[in-house]
Amino acid sequence: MATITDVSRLANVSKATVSRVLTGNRGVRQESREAVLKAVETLNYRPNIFAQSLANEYSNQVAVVLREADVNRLSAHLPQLARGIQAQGLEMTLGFVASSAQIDEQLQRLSQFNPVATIVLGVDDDLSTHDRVIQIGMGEQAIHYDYPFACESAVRYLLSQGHRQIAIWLDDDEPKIRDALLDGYRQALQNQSLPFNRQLVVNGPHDSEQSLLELLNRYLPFSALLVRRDSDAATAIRLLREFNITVPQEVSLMSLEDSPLAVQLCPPLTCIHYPIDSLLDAVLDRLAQLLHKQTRSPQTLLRGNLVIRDSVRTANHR
Amino acid sequence: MATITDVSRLANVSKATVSRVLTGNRGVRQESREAVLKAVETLNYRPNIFAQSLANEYSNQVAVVLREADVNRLSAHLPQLARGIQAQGLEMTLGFVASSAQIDEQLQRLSQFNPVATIVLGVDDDLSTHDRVIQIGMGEQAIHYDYPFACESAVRYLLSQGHRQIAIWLDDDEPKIRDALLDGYRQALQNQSLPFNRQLVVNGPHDSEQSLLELLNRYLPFSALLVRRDSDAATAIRLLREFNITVPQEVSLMSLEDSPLAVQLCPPLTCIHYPIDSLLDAVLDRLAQLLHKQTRSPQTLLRGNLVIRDSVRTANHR
DNA sequence: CTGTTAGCGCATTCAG
DNA sequence: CTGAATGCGCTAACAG
Repeated sequence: MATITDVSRLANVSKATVSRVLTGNRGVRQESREAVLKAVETLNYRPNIFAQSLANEYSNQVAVVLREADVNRLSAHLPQLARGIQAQGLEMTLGFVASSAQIDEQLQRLSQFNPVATIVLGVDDDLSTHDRVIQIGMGEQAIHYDYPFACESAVRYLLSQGHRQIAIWLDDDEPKIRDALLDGYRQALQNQSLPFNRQLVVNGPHDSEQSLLELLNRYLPFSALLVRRDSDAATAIRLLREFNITVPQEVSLMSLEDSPLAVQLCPPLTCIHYPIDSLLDAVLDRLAQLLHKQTRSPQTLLRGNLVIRDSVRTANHR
Repeated sequence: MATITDVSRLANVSKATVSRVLTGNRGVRQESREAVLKAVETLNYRPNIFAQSLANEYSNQVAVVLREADVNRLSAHLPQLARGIQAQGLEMTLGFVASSAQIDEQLQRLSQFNPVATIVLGVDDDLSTHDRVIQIGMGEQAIHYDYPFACESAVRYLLSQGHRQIAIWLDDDEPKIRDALLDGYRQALQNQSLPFNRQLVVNGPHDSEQSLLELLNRYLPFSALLVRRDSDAATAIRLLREFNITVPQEVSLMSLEDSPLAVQLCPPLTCIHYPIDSLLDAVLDRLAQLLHKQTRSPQTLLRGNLVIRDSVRTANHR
């Protein structure tokens, strides 16, 4: 590989000038600049990032921490994220955490790369105290998704379709999100002066049939079921069918995700769309701001929209 | 951050000795070694990877190139791969390619990290010429999945269930795999002295209803359909249902993937399981061999096994 | 505007 | 077995 010295010799300038041309674009005569650029071209020179990072304070790396449970959902967007990061001249390094408990461990591991920024996706903990952290989640400075709004919208829609007994399946591995969803659920009912029935709320891990069995075992009739994940919806469709309950004829179903799976199921799911794209764009915006030392943007809040498909039917009013 | 100088001072040895203890374990007095190790501990010293990589020829990075189309399938296993790599004291850097055409571009980009090895997943091109490349695919030295075997097994199973008109949906974006599958298909028929009917083979992109419509438009009766991807199976179930053809009552369905989606569908899919786990384990084995400069392992070939669920019924013999 | 110089932290000679 | 010295490639003062 060609080094900066090779370039400087070929361009008849000093290494410092080459460095100036390639990094801080200021204060170089046009003539010299062109000579350098030409030499760079002909030698196909690429700066050695290790030498660069060693000489500088930090590297061209952006650390990205993912919850393993979110990897499936996010992974389809990883290329998008990587491209966005590369568009800013940076590189992406991944760290995986099984649970929030491991976040510090990963952060420390990733610190060996001296990243210019750290992006944390899907971790509930508030990381505002850390420096140069961009977070999607519930933290102080995080990019927020409006879960209450999503849940309220879903319930509101089901109510508009005549449903009165609306069950909701919440997962307990993300307590803050769980609470936010429950808030939205109660809010929607309250706005219509409808009673809140604790029996219609089940907690349980994702994709677990048990949670649903628990609901069925309560012998409480419900005409609609709201779940957070499309995969939960898939589980629900399967299990309900085994109990001879068809979706949407007997029970309407809504999810708060709208992943590719939503259209693959029978019936295709009516959803409040979780806008990963937009969230990641917001992340990239923040990253750009952070690099250019602009003022910190205020808390970002994004909302989902209603996507109507076939898993909701109007309820038979009695 | 503590540097090697700090450690050397605290341990009352020279930087060289510290370096020796931490890398090449040879030729250090037990006494000195312990002093160094203790100093490392108390200072919580971590070598600066940039300085390390600069001084050395190469880095602690392993480059991993993924086809974007495979990201969804592989992503759930990315943490597994990352852990396996980290277990060998290395780090993983990702590169995404939309098509095989971009592979060289990514390889060049990743070369800036001076990776000790490059892992290429799901790219058809033969990369044997490149140095230190570990590949899952069809290349000369690649880790192979036995596609013909998988396809033959599936057809064999369907035949055993009385099916005689077995349609197959192949995708054309991976020609080598397509051909391999077709080989297996023909082989299975040949073994039973059954005729091969070109009309039962459709080509088309993944998740495209058109391919399936094409098949239906041929008005050729078939009692079973074989697809490569679970998502294709999902598409098939949905489309067939819209034509009032139920799975598995009227058409049996098999896939060659068995991803998490396979059990989420109605009916759950009978599959030949594609063993990503094992393939990645094979990759990690190769990586270990490559690091320890052992002899190159012979070509690796892995096979899938039959997973019986509910999407295949015995055919009504006429 | 530009060249010279001095490190960044580490591994690796080469003498002891 | 060990320490001093050298250089990896680059950036950032500091003088001109």
